[in-house]
Amino acid sequence: MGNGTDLMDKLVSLGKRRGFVYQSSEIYGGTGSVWDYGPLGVELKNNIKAAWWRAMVHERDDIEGLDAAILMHPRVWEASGHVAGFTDPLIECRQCHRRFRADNPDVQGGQCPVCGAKDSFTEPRMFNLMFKTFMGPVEEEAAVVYLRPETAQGIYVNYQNVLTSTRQRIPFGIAQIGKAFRNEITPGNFIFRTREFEQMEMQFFVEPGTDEEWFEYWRERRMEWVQSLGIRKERLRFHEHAPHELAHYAKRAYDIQYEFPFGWQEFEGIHNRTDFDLRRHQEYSGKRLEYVDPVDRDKRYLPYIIETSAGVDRTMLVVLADAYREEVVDGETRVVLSLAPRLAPIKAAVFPLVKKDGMPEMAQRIHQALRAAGVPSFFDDSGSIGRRYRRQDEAGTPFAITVDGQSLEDGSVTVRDRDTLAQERVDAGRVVEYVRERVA
RNA sequence: GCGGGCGUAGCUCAGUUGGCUAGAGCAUCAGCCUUCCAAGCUGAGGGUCGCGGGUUCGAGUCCCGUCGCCCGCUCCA
Repeated sequence: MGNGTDLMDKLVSLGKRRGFVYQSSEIYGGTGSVWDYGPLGVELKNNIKAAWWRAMVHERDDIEGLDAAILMHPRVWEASGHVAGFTDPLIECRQCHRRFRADNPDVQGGQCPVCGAKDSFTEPRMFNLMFKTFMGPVEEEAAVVYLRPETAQGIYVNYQNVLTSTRQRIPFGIAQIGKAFRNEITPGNFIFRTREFEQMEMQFFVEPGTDEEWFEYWRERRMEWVQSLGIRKERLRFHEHAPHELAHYAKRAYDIQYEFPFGWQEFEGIHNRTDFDLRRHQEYSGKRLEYVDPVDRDKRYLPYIIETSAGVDRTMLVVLADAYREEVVDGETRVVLSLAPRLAPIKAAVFPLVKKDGMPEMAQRIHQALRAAGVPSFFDDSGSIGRRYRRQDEAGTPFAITVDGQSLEDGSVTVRDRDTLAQERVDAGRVVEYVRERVA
């Protein structure tokens, strides 16, 4: 156990203490690797998703939003390749990561028929990653459906719908945020690897031949976005998948990794999925999924897909781990969540310096004005002023507005910056605007 | 899945060879005091000691099971 796990312990502890993350079903002893987001956590998570949606959908003309259902036709997962191995024990080649039925005659000699490696197979096992359930009241095989193990397929099966209802042309993309479920063998590291998780992903449809160019384009855009959240650059890097690391559908893949307390790990992937998925869906559904160029109708092709797929929960862990700091102020340790203001759950706290002389009333008026302006605000008059500042530091609140004696005379208040501790005097009539323009 | 460790209040932990109504600090709540960076005063609430079973006159302390968490291995579509 090093400092790394110490920081993870502190994040788990802070998460529970302040209401960011609770363990699921805690009163029953907890449920394995499932977490609930508390009052501050849901705000932070929503803010992360909103920032992503804004960058990927609202600020672009070439990407449309979608919210597909978790339950899909079971054949979708046959086409995607996820069902293979659900019913039969498989072995996997450690070299090329191909999987085969254990009773496949081609592998009986112990040599991988794909890459030729010898004795590289794992023990036979069930790779049943998907959660299985039943549609309708009768539990029978015919009614089996799965909880989606990835959100991407919901986009692929709707690609033609979106194309026709929006009059988009290739190149264009579809973005979606939603839950996915995987029966991970080894979950852990707090909200890093969980069995129920949320993805923010965008599938960008391009003409074959232009895919490498778009792949590079999105790789750069995504890193820029992560950095726009204020994440320290030295803790971010790309990891390109070596040929043997590539998933079955991928031609090229980059992970964006963060240096977590437990090491460098990916929280977003940019993949060139080629036309693998649409080709498979075309084959399994029997429907033609070719794109027909509206200008040159002889130009028909199955689009290549560049995927940017980020874990919401993992991104949140990146944000929390990166924001957490302890500083010594006057011999005391100050715990601060230095969140980007636009991600902070509470944007401003309002305090009367003392509970008398009309200060609480004036502070309340400011608090109500902030709320009316749509700025999440928190009023607190309990305990010393220093204690109230510290409480907000842990919650990541970027601004603290204090009504003091001078406020009653000239109508100004102090605005204290969470990170610098510096205070600025602002006219009470302008303080809502002051905060709002700094948290946008 | 395998091996090891752990599980006492919201948090961090104490609990002697099994023995009185299970404690501390911080946090929370009420009140007081406080005119700018927490832990000043008074008082209060909060734990069937993860859960279930067993041994015992008596179990937080011992045994079994189970759930959960952590570390390592494995795995990671």
